[in-house]
Amino acid sequence: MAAAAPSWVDLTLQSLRGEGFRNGGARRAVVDLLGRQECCLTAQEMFDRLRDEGNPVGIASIYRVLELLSEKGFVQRIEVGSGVARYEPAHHAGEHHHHHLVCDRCGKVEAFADEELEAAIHNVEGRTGYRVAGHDVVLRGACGDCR
Amino acid sequence: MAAAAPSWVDLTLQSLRGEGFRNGGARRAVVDLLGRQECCLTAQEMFDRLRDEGNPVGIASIYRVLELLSEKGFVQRIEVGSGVARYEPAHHAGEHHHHHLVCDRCGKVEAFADEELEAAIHNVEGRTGYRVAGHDVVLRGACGDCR
DNA sequence: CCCTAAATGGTAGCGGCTCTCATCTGGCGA
DNA sequence: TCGCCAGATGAGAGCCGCTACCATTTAGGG
Repeated sequence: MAAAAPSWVDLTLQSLRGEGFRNGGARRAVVDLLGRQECCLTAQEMFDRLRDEGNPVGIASIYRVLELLSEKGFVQRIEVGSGVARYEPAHHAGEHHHHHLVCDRCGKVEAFADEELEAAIHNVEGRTGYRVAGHDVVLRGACGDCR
Repeated sequence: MAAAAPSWVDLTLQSLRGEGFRNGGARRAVVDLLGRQECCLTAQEMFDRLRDEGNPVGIASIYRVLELLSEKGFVQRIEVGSGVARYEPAHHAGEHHHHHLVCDRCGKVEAFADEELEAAIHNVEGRTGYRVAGHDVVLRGACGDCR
């Protein structure tokens, strides 16, 4: 990856543009917000965050944008057990690829990454008969504060 | 498994009995149904199935039973991305331990198991700072029928 | 057999998400 | 640069999974 590697935000917007999608304010706002995020956000969190930033976006638009991004593989949709979906940028190159630790008690979500785990998953994928598009690993338990 | 090993159904009901819980018809029906299942079910599927079998159980009772079983570790709650929770018996001994393949297109859920993957996850667990109670792995993609 | 607390089930309510539709606008053609 | 219009947006109604509530039933010890 050269020095001029485009950011995830730019890459995403440009790719969509290239597929004939227009570049409205709502989509740009959501993509930009996701690009500034280090871990996953819920749709409601995005709604609140954008409103606080003085750039309100309809909740319907947020879901619409997330659906498109998810379908195109730019974001990863994650469900960690509370019945609420979370979303985060999908970094294909493995660069920021990670999984999640969820506290059963307080609901906190943290990230972790592990090479060995990725390798094991990759090995499994080939044997499934599926064309595997992605994977999630969620570890559940009590976090340091709650145990 | 020795000949006298109690089934998951018996073990579950007996354990709850031992903790002072009574043994009502709804709980017995749900545990029995889960015990006959090879993979995960949604609450609604259980409701319909029990009704069809002539043993109707209130949807509220089903959720209550599942919450108790889940809390006590007898069932595993799984979310595979459609916003609906699924439940299946938890086989602690690793015996029937498995994870899930979900078809993005048709929603089909299948099971798979892999030793190497389990080992990798186990290694990660120790480094998290969490007291890890369980884990889920979900592979998403297109199944043989849909690809 | 009785009594009481646990269990049950119908239903209202809540919240996340989706659908619908009227309005707005990015960006291309003229 | 201007006008057009398909794609994009947002408000709100509606849907559905799930939970809360409460009146009724029942398991099972005494």
